Amino acid sequence: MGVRERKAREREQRANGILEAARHMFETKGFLNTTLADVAKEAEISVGLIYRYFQSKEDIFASLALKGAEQFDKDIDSILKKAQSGKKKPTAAFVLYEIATTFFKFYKPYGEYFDMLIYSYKGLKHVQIHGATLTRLMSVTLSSLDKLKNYILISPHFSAKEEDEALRVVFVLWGILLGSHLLFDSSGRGHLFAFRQDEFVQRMIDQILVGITAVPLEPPPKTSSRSGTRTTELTQ
Amino acid sequence: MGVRERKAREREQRANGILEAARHMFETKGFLNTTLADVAKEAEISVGLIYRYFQSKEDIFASLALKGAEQFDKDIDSILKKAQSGKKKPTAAFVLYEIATTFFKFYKPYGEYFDMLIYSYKGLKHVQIHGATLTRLMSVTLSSLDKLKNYILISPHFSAKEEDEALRVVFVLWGILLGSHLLFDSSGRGHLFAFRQDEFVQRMIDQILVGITAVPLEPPPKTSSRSGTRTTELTQ
DNA sequence: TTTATTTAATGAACATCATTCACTTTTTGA
DNA sequence: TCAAAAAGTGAATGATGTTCATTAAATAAA
Repeated sequence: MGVRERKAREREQRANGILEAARHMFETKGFLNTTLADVAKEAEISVGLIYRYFQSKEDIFASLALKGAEQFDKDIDSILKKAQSGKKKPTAAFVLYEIATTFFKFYKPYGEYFDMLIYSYKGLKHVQIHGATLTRLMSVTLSSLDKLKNYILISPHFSAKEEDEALRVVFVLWGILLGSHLLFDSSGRGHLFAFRQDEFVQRMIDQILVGITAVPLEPPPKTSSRSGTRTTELTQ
Repeated sequence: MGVRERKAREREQRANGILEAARHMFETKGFLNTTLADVAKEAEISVGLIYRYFQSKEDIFASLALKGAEQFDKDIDSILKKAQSGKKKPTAAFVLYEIATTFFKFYKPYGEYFDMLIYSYKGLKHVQIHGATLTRLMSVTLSSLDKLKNYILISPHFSAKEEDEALRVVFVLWGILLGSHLLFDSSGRGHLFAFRQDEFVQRMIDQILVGITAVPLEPPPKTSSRSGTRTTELTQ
């Protein structure tokens, strides 16, 4: 009776072994430079067997991306829960910084995961990627973003009052994380110009929180801010 | 006498023809799905001839990225010059929105250029990419960022007073552009949830300018903001 | 225990390109 | 007119993702 269960477990273990082997190779040599022979050797199986578990090399990458996204989603979840449950609730800056840290910390071992996440719908062939994998990948990502959105709606630290507004804030944050990762990553050794990544991101978050415009020292004059569409005028 | 010049011109034209053919194919089928046979056919030459002009398929892509980055740099330049020369100087929001628009407008015809820009230093093999191409690619990109930095330093709209601060603002903006492009692009048809990209970006810029924290209605209480490192406290 | 059936696993064969190169055609300068 | 150089060709090469005929192992049935 337990046979079916054991088989399923073994099957999953094998799939996971392939994934971890692939991750190791992708991290070491990069996706394009890694051959399936490399992966097979690392996983100590034959090349052909890989195809009983994954539809293609890209399918492996997509599965890795999914695995990464799922872990990230869990991390986000626990950060936000912690942020809302304690007595002494952390400030927005602190929470955001924790999320950013998770994002980057997470990025390292998971190598090209997020690149894949980003790329999964265009740069790659994505013929022959298991359909459910791509669907879940997107769905898990959106789930993380949704959690962030809800936190922003609830937290008194943010000015966003409605869904769209909060979602926009989430995308601002998300965009900054993506963007600064890409910037730092592509610049080679993890530091861009004079900045260290962690310090840079922290300051960036602070800056986003308070805005980048010159803050008037005295209360701003009554401007006839046009109904909702713009918060700033187009000419001075 | 004009022979050498004509030859040089013809050579450049041929190289350009290959680039444009490659762009067309990359945009249509994606980088990985495009074969050099496709490119050769589109350019109406033989496969072998491509290699007299480019070192590899990836070198072609890098050259396209460079071409794109150069055009973008010019655009940034003219936007910023215009912003500083007129009598009625546009607001920061307007300038930033123009830059964002250029970024996205630009992105469309140039297809995967920025993806390549992003990817050029890691995902791809980038063995066999002409060294000068990569160097210039990075250099042109940094040049654009530097111009933006200078504008932010000079413009009275921004609070940034020193180099590092201004550079950070630039990266915030850059990150947002990269990030929101990736978000919108990967979501398929250029609209994410209920948002249209142009409207979304415009609002996003407004938001970054004023900050995403709840703005206190009365002047904030005197907080002992610790010297410079943080603008927000970690616990409330 | 023995046999049949399903599943796991192999690795050589295949197909698809990126890349190379021996060769042909065209252009150039004398 | 002609030799040297440059431009151009496309078949051959090599690397690698993918397939498949075949073998080995595990399970269920007898």
